Amino acid sequence: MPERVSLTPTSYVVLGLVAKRQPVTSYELKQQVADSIGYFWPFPHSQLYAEPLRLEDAGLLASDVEASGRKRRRYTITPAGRVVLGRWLHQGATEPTEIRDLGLLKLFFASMAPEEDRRALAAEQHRGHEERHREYVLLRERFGDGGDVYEMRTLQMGLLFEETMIAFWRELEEG
Amino acid sequence: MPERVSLTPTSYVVLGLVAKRQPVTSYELKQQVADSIGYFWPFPHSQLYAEPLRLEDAGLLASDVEASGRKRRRYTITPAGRVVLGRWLHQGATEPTEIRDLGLLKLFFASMAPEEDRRALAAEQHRGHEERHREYVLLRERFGDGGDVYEMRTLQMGLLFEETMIAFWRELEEG
DNA sequence: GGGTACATGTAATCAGTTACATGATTTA
DNA sequence: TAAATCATGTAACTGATTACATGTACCC
Repeated sequence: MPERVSLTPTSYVVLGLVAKRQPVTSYELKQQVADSIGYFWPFPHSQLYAEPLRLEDAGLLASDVEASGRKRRRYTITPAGRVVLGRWLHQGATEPTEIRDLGLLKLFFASMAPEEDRRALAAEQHRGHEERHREYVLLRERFGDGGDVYEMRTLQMGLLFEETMIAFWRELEEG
Repeated sequence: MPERVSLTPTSYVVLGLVAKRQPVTSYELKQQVADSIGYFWPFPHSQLYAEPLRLEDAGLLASDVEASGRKRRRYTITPAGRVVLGRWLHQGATEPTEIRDLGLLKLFFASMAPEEDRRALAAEQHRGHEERHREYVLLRERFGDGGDVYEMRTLQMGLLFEETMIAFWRELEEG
């Protein structure tokens, strides 16, 4: 009998990834996350061991342990899990975006810092976002064709975001 | 003697806001947050009661209790607090941006949803970001002149971000 | 004078983080 | 064969969230 638990966004990340790549181990999930949603929604790999257990408790995932050498646990989604995932995808997402960015936070308080700190901040952020942009370009090349269309869309959003940030910080750096 | 504690971004938000608006109460902090960094970096108001206490323990804030009616606690920053804040502003911020957005997360998994859910998602996100954009425009009008230049810069970043998102979701909606 | 919204806080819980630990493979 | 590095987890802690609770001011 599925327990009633409240699922966090992380829960849905796990649920969704299992649905797409099942059967998977926690370690494989970690890799999947590392070059996809981990860029937007990072969390430590320990979550990828704890969270599937919770989901299994809730009856949304099932697992079996490998017989051979390493007894890794491979997860699959249950029918109940599919229902919950489908319902989540169907529901609206009204919570506004959170942009957690230490650079922006420091900019917010930048009037309390000396001019040189501001310059350094802008320069560093500018560089950092160019670097991230480059990573996204590489991902696009790696997964560009054959990859899931909607995953690629989120990657495109990443690229657009980085371009916006690059322009923003460059202006601050020069202005 | 200041204890050595590890400070979270939330700690610095509090430290910085106290530095700028001191002496302040937790409730006033809540209001400040509500129409500034709270848009990027939200957290529940209970943090604005807990965190200043921690910072005071660490010797970075000081407080005195009002004598009159409500005995509210008003916080000020200590010299040690200024040092820590200044050091933080001086240091680099290399951690990449986190974009926590449920809409994007659902888009990532959208290939598992029916077409109509995708349409609905795009339409809703489009609307949501336009709404948020409008809020930012109002903020700019309200605080535009006389406001802190760098706070306004972060607001400008918010506007740019929303414009990017609006274009992105509109394309998905139509395409 | 009773309702409603604003103001102010505390307590319990838990997700998420940090740190540790160790087995298996590859490489030099 | 030693040393890295990859793979795979667990345990402890705590910041953050959720929920509760009460006081004060205003207004109809």
